[in-house]
Amino acid sequence: MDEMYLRDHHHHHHHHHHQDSRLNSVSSTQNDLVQKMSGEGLTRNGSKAGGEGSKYKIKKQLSEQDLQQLRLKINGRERKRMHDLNLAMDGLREVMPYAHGPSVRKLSKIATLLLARNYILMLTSSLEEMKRLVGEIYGGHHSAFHCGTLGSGFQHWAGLPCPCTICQMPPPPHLSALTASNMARISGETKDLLK
DNA sequence: TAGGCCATCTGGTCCT
DNA sequence: AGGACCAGATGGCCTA
Repeated sequence: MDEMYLRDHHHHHHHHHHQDSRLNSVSSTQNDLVQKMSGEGLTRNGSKAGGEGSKYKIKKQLSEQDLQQLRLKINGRERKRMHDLNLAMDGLREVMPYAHGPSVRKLSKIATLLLARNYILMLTSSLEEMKRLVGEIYGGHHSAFHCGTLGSGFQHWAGLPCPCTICQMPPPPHLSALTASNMARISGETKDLLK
């Protein structure tokens, strides 16, 4: 069992920030593992098997060592699964709008998920806003279709901003105000996640 | 020291 | 059957 943990020990090096401080605790975790494995873990299976007939037969066929090997394999898989999950969590943190850096503690998992949700909501409403503005600019027949008439010949795609310089002009302040307030609202809902 | 966060083990359930 | 997924339990570390 110790060997098992040592074999998997290198996984821990993948973890960063305050998780790194957990590296110090490897030895105690090792003890913990030993305690669990010999304590309630496997032996409990044995006694439990005594209660149920079918399980008893099945488990009786496996030697104690085979059982232990199986347990180690299952635990290893579960560990890997959780490590992969954490990797994905890190990937999510990377694209999250908050201060990254060696001196900044990682967002907790729950904070990461909640922030991600709010971030998506914000982006969604921003996108809606953008579409609305684009429609407002190009939609009404008051607005000259300058991109064609001025000779640059940019093609307009539905819902997408035109790359020409005129289209890239900043929106009038009263229109950008909405987006700003959206930002404020979402970030207000979110700011306590970042403590 | 209590509470938050985390890693790990484990048994159960579902899926392939 | 075996793997993936899940939730509960447990114990360690850190911070207010």
